[in-house]
Amino acid sequence: MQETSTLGTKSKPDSEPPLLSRLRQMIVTGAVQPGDLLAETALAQDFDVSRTPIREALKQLEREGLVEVRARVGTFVRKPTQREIHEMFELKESFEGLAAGLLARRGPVPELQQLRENVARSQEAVKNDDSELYSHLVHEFHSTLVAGADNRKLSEHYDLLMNQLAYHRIVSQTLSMPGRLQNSVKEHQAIIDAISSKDPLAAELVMRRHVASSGQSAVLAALHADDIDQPG
Amino acid sequence: MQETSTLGTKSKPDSEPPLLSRLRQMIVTGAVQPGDLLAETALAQDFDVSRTPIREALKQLEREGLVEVRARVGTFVRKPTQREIHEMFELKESFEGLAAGLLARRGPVPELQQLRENVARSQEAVKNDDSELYSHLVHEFHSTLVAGADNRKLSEHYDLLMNQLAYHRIVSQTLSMPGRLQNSVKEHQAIIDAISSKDPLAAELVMRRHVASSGQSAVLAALHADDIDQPG
DNA sequence: CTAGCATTTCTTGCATGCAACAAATCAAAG
DNA sequence: CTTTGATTTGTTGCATGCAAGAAATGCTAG
Repeated sequence: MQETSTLGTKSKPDSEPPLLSRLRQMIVTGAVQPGDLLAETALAQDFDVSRTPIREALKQLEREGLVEVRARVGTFVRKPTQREIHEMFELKESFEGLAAGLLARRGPVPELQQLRENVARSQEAVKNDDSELYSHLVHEFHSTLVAGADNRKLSEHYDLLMNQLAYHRIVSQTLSMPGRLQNSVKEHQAIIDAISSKDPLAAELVMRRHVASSGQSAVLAALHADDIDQPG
Repeated sequence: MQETSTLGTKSKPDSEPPLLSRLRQMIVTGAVQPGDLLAETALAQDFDVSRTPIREALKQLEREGLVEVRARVGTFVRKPTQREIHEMFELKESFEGLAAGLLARRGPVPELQQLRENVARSQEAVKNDDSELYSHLVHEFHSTLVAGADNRKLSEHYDLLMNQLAYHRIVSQTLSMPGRLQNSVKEHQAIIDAISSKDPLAAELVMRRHVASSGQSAVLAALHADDIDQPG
């Protein structure tokens, strides 16, 4: 898998250090697993720089909640606790609800057409039982919606949250739950309808219900995944 | 002014580097003003350490949006744009609305008594026309409410936001608007009532309306302050 | 075989030196 | 006086060396 960039939530085009981006990608894509050691010296050799810039990037990632730096022991990829996942889905619901409401309040919404096309392609993906494509489209739908809210601070907080939710293993597995795919597409359509109707309250409400239900599935999926990963 | 800690939003007792906290305090309390240069060498001498830990702290503050590091030029205290202030108040409304709803959902809420006492003291402050005390109590009310939501991730995002909103000059000035003090106390009481009634929807709604109205005042106040600061 | 202890190894924390570059300063020409 | 240019000053970016400490390892005694 060479190009993992298609899934990355960027929205930060203003000169972020390349090292930071690459390290973050390694974590959110699962190229390095929770518990793995990210030693400064080793990374410095891999990226052909000194320890200093590596160290700065790792400290940033610590602040983003993606790694844990234990003094004089090592820097490790972090795995969110069950409680944190629950908390983050509460936040996700709030963020995306806010975004939907803001979208419904905006005058012209160029992103609406993009969302409509997304739903159309999602229906195709469901019909073809292509869960991988569908997973990608779901991410794109939510990402487009938040970006369309036209609130950069919201986008920053949202990106922070989603990176920590480790998109892949937690969100992806959610969708394979039987029956949720069809419902999910219908809900996406309902969200678009509410936004088109310029009804902020309805848009927010529908969006939040949608996130809440998918969140429950996701938390359950994460719980189940834990049973497999760590029987303790 | 020795102890500025009474106003600091902590909620991060887990060993944050002291340097980072002190530098952050200097910014949010206004000890250093927007536009001021924070040179690594000078700070290193002030705090009697080398440039390295200073540098790490400044990079963190850059990520928190409090400073801007311009390569090979200098690190400067940042001032949020008008647009960012508007965006952040939209987020604040969402955060505190979420918190109020979560509080109303909780079983026992130990913080309720604390909030009631806060309102009582706020009434006293209004009666005595002590706007400084009142300003402090308002901050405490909102801070206590968010903390009571029992969602650490929410608290983290909230702290990030509030630090960037530069509590003092933006929020403080808001309250001196004539007539808002009495209204504000009534609204705080209404929020407590909704939470006590275990009515999450009402709690969130009242909270959001409260934040929204205070936000409008705050944005106007910031705009006015800009007229004074920079006529350009 | 086990338990305890010394040692070795590996990691981050911090200090410091130098390079790269931007911006301010100052001098000289018109 | 203004403008243009060279020079000086100041700043961050990065590499590297050493210290402090934690944890793994191996050795020794029982």
